[in-house]
Amino acid sequence: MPPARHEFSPALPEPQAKRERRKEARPGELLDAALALFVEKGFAATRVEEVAARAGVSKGTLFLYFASKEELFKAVVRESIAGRIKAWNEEFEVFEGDTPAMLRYCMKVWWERVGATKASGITKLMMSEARNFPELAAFYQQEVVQPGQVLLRRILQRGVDRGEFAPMDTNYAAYSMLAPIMFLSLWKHSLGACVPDGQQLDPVKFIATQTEILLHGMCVRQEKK
Amino acid sequence: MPPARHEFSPALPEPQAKRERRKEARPGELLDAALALFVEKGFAATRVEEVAARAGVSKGTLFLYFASKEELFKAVVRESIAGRIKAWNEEFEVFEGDTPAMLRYCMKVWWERVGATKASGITKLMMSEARNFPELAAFYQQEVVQPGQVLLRRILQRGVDRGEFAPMDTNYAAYSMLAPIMFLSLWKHSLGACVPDGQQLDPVKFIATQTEILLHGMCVRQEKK
Amino acid sequence: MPPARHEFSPALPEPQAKRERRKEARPGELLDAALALFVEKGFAATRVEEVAARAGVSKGTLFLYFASKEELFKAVVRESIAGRIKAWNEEFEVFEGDTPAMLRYCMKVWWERVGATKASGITKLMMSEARNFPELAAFYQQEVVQPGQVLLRRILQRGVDRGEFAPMDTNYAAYSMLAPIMFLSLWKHSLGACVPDGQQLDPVKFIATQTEILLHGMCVRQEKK
Amino acid sequence: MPPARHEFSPALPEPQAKRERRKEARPGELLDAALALFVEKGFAATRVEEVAARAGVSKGTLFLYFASKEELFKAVVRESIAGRIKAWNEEFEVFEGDTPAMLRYCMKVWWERVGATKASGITKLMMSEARNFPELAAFYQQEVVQPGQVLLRRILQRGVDRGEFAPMDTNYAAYSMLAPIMFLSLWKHSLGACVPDGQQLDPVKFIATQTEILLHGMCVRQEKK
DNA sequence: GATGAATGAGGATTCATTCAT
DNA sequence: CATGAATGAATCCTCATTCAT
Repeated sequence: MPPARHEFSPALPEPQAKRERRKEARPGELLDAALALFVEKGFAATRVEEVAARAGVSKGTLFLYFASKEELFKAVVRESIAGRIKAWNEEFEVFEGDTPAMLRYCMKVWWERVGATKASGITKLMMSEARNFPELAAFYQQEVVQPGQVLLRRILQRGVDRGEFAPMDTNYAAYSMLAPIMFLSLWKHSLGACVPDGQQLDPVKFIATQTEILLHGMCVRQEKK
Repeated sequence: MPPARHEFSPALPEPQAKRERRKEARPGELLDAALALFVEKGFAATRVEEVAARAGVSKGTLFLYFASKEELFKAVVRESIAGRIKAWNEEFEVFEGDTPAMLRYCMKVWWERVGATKASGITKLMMSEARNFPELAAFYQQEVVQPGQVLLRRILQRGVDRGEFAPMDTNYAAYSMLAPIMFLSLWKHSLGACVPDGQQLDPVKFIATQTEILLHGMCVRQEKK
Repeated sequence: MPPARHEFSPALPEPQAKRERRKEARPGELLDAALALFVEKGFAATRVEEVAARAGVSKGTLFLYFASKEELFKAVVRESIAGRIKAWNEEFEVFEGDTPAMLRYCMKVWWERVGATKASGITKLMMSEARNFPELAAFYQQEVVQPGQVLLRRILQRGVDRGEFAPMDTNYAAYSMLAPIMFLSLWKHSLGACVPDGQQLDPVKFIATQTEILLHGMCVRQEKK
Repeated sequence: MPPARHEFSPALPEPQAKRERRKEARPGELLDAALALFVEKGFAATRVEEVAARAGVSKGTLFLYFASKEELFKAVVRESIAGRIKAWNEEFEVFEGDTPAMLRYCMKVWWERVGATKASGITKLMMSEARNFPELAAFYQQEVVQPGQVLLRRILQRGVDRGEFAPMDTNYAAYSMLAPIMFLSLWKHSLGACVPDGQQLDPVKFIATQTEILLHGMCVRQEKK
């Protein structure tokens, strides 16, 4: 009979002293370790012992908090997602300024809050493991992709409504915003990690360039006449 | 010591008689089966026996052609790549017409020849397994990504040279072409395979939309006269 | 994915409860079991599972202590040898009495401490597997055969020096002492184990007879004039 | 249903031309190859494919002549033994000269006809595999060891009867003759094959030395008049 | 007869999971 | 709670044996 599972806020700043072994932080450390390793090696190729070792506990302890490797995996995905989207949505609810600025801000913020953090690994993880965990894939689709799409569509629609963007199929245009985001997440955790430093892609510049091209393509060009 | 088959019905005539002999065809069938399964489940989660079964042979036969599961994996990647890029390059060497048409053609052809075929799985495979097979990742980077980049940059540069496109950093712009391509490959083999049919993304339309947006963003505007 | 034990009686309390924990004792028990089986059946024909079963543990446990079957084999040989020779050498350093008595004692003691114990199996093992494990053979040659030879030569030389033995090539004479020892070790673990009890060779008597014949052959016979 | 097995004289000098594939020589070549490999690596560690390859035929062909690996093994042992002992016995039936000379001749001839040839490998093979093949061990015991013992005992008894040797337990004395012979066979195919050339034991000299020591030990001393 | 492709039982090894301490 | 020794199902791989050609 597995003990009750943790449930805690994802952005917890860990205020405690670092010296003593703090029990309540365990699940978080395990999730961090698991995320890193699952992203790096995939679910099947990651050994629970490695996860435990990286979290500084023994194998047995891991099973105290997670009933199985699979449950650990699900927790990793759920945990990294919970609540993020909602907070984000609210932020854009009250955005002031023109829509191109809004889109630029949206892309920039995505990079800063997701792309540049370990949360981006979840994207790679889902791409790699979706077929092996269809329920998780559905969950991810519902909790992350759909809301993200809705948010993007809303922004795009706002631009159209305000006469800033030409009319468009916002559904497909939203995918156009999503594509570079996902590409960057994937790249960073796959080939990007295997390429010599000199040839690296600068993500901030890539995001910026990509955003400008897209904006340039979508804007009505009143100013041009 | 000798394996006692059908212990209880020793004179059974074994109706299947599957022992066909097709040495030349085998490696190809195995590679196909392996590609499909590696793409679907990942390297570690795929059992060699499944690969063999899907290719219609026994476990032992697989090892007749590939020294190990890892060698099979490498062969899958190498085999799906060899020569493709070169032929493609040559095709564009002699392209006639304006550069936007060239880019549209390039994207369309990529979808038809790679994206829509099982070859697209290699992309997902590399994204998922690059960290576990760094040598393969380097090989893929060198043999596929680099040449693809070079080709795209050449096309973009042609547009700039001919006054069709505004000046740009062709390196980053090439990534902008790459992103939707990779996104589509990934999507198709991951979340896309887990989503109910109604919500599917139409790849041809996505490619077309994306291409137009990009072109719109890059073109110098003749109407701006 | 998790192994579903007792599918039909899930609440079975499993009365055996063998999960004892004796980390220190395990390697020794495994080495004993491995020695016995390797001697009896040879390295290749012995299954690790048999070794584990004879040591009263499961297959997995064996690999907790020995990285591979081969490492187990090496450990068996090394462990059975370490230190034996040195202690023996020292014993003869301080021997008092005439050399024929010394030789008789040497042979008798070899039988008691090696020949009659499971350590004699190592000799058979090395004879059988030397070609498959050249490094181990070299180790055995250096750590056992050479020192044994040196000890025997020293004893023989003492006899010659004290006028008890006729001058001789001590190197070859040492092999004459070695031959019956090895013969006995081999015999005991091979044909001797397959022969009906009535025809058994009495090892003590054989050693004694052989020693007397050798001594008789080597002694100068002052008393005979 | 296995085809009838071969049966041919062991010392066949192979008179045919070497060029054409001579069918009737096949079993012999396979037995030679099998003997060499079984002696070197042991039964379990030798692969039938290696045996076939060394004999210059395919794996399938081997099974045309021998129903199984085990049958091949038995044939190797039987074949190398058949008839040898009888011919030898007859030779000593008519020996003229004193018994010490007879023993010296016996040992020398053993080395030349067995010890120095590949037949000596059988001894090592039996020592290594006796426990795994008890029927073969019994066969070997009956066909080789017993007759050898009888022959040696007869020679020793002749010496005692003629007043050349002191009275003795001929049974144990016969083992004293056997021990160096078996030692040499074993040594040659095991540790002896793993030792640098400089440290080699000269078999002829070893046999001679050993014989003289034994004779010296057994002879009644005429000088004791 | 000879071949060698195909087979699949068997064995080494790994690793998620359990549980006594 | 935490540990890590123990377990054994699962998996890769080998190789004796079969059999269509």
